[in-house]
Amino acid sequence: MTSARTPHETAREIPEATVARLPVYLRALSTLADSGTTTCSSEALAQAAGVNSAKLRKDLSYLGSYGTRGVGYDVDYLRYQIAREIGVTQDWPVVIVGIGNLGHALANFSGFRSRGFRVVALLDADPRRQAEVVAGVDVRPFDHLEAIVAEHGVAIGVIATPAAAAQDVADRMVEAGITSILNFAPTVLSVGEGVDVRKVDLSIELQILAYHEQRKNGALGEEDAS
Amino acid sequence: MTSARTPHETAREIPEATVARLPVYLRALSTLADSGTTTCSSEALAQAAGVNSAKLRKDLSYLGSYGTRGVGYDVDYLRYQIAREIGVTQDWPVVIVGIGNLGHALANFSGFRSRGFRVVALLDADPRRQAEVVAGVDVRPFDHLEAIVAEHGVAIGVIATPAAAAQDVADRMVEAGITSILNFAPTVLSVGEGVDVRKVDLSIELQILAYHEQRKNGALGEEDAS
DNA sequence: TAGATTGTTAATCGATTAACAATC
DNA sequence: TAGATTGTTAATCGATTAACAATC
Repeated sequence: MTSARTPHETAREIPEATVARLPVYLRALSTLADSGTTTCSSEALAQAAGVNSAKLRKDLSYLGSYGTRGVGYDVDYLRYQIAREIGVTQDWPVVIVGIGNLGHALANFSGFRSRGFRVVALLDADPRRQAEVVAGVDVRPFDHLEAIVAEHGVAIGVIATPAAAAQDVADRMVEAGITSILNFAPTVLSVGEGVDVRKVDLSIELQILAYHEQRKNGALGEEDAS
Repeated sequence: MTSARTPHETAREIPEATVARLPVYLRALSTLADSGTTTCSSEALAQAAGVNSAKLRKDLSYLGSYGTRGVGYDVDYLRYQIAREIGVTQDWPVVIVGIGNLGHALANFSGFRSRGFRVVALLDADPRRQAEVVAGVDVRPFDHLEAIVAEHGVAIGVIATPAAAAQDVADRMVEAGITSILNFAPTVLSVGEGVDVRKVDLSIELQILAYHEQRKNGALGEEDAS
């Protein structure tokens, strides 16, 4: 290291592209651990994660020096270090709003609990849905949002409503104190400073694939046919 | 333009970051059109899309010159040009494999059809699911994959199976002739050259939010407490 | 010591942004 | 013509990658 960290400095900034890959490494390490592997090289881990080893080593270098030259990485140790860096060693209460088909799928998603995320409430504005119990949690009125956020200290909200309702839901979430939103509704959300929004958009992903697919088919769609 | 395109050149390369934003612009234009707007400036469109106007103009410049200086863009005209560039003016038959909670949600997703994507088959390996009809399409055995791909000329496949099955499904898809895969299973897929894979991963998105959330909470998680 | 593999450097590449000339 | 807004330039920033010295 070229410069020692001073006590008052916050931990080194990790580039956004690296942050987005850390969960991938974490999953690859878990898979390796499950298969009984205790040590791995950057080459082996990179392959499991689907990246090249130079990128992996560069990414890990932002966290610290957790490997051993000539040997590799201890799977469990590295796994813990990455988990701690991401923050998934702690418990994250989550609220899901909009319990339609997608909300059901999300509520039942097992990867939630296994990574420190705990669904504390399922909310829906439709009274007909409020009778249901999904994945062992009962669906409650959307109006309970503020009380639930306050009670459980919820910081992360998931929006699985139709597009038309999403902005209102986001506004209410932010007002209630939520500062991170995962949005599945196909609409751009506007939120204030300090609130993070990530978007998952099926339609956009398909369109990106379609674009590349169209290119693959050579001159088929070309307008300059001679 | 500095250099004229020669007849044999394929159309200008569009940067990947731009390709990923074109569907966002397309949606924003559709929203504007629905609200009766016929002309808009780069500033207005950029705001609707959630980007800054310099980036928008730069992105559009890769497609051509579709605006009018001093005036702005014709909403319908620009919408058509972007749709054509992405490839959503044509019809894209799609197969979904894995009809659990998520598969149900995907099959019912309305944004599919509205953008030129047509679900031609729902496949599942579990015979108990093969009795079902979802969104007007009946669930068929996974073994029918090859026949369906051949019959409809399917180029795009969606994987909504558990992680353990995903690689096998991908292999079968590629062998059947599918060259674009949208993967919802939380696993890294390995596919040959020429096959595009995009990944949608709820758990990773949540972990990225958790990382930033942890930072917001100031020194709470710091190890260097004095 | 010899072989292996990390952590880091430096070069390259791609994306973003502000500014403004071109032009409606 | 005067005002508005595009399309493009060029500077800056961030991400990727190969190469290799450090070191187990």
